[in-house]
Amino acid sequence: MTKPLVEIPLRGAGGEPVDLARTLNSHGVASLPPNRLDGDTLEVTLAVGRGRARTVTLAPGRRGHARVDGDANAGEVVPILRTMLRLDDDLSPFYAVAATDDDLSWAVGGAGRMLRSATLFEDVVKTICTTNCAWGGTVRMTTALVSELGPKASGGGRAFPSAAVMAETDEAFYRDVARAGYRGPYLRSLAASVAEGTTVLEELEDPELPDDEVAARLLELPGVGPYAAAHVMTTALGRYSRLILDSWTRPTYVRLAGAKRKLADKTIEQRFKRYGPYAGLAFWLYLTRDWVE
DNA sequence: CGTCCAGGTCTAC
DNA sequence: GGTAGACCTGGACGC
Repeated sequence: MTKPLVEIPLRGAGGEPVDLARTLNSHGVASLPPNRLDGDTLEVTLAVGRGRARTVTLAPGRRGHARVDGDANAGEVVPILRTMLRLDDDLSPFYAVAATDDDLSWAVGGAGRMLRSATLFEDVVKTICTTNCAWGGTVRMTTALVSELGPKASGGGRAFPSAAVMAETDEAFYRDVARAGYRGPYLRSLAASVAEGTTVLEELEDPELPDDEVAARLLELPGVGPYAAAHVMTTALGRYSRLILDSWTRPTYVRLAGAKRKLADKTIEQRFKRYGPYAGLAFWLYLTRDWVE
């Protein structure tokens, strides 16, 4: 085996372990372009500025490390990969509670890190593309955005397009190529707002902002409602107070909990109340326990 | 062929 | 503040 470009220690900010396979397979959006997921290996093409892109792979390395391979400078891709793996997050407070819950104690080995995209813009766009459509539609829309608009890497892969490029792309592309339907204008106006600086999504990364404020600002974005706000907060912003309640999570919870009929959202929320700010993470892990192994 | 709905959101009451 | 109806798309159904 050739020498890796670099190896990244799989430890969270609190020294807690990070399960790479669990992180890469943490939620559906993680498998959308420009990510290509194969078990415990992620190939991703990343924008590295000035319209350039690099394709790298992230895979198990020497014990407790992820190895990065690819034709890139470590300095331009490692910070992005660390962000995607949320290595600066500290999940140890969550694990302290999970350890006392028979249904979730398994998670303390390093589950619960939600893979995020290189930018918050990318995660918001992808989340809008999951709304009110089957998964195939989400794949169609995001694949079109990346393969038609994304900056090219030398190997032919493409990264997620910038807000500027998405904003200057005409509506016909969203309608006829991405076939985004009524979401097209949402995506285009979001891109324009981000590109011109009217919307600064990175402000939502401010840990001083309370969850309610972050949720309120997300809800102001075109095409973002309660589901999408909770999804972005949980999978991208590391804010887990809200449960992602949708047409997949509701019946899945009912099935796993062994309930005889559907449950009210409030009933489900009650089950995870003990997790406080980590309720949404506990809920998600409860639902996705069988996703790996 | 029509209806329903999929990891919802928006607008108008 | 809560609740209908409309909304693009495409695949799964029932007739």
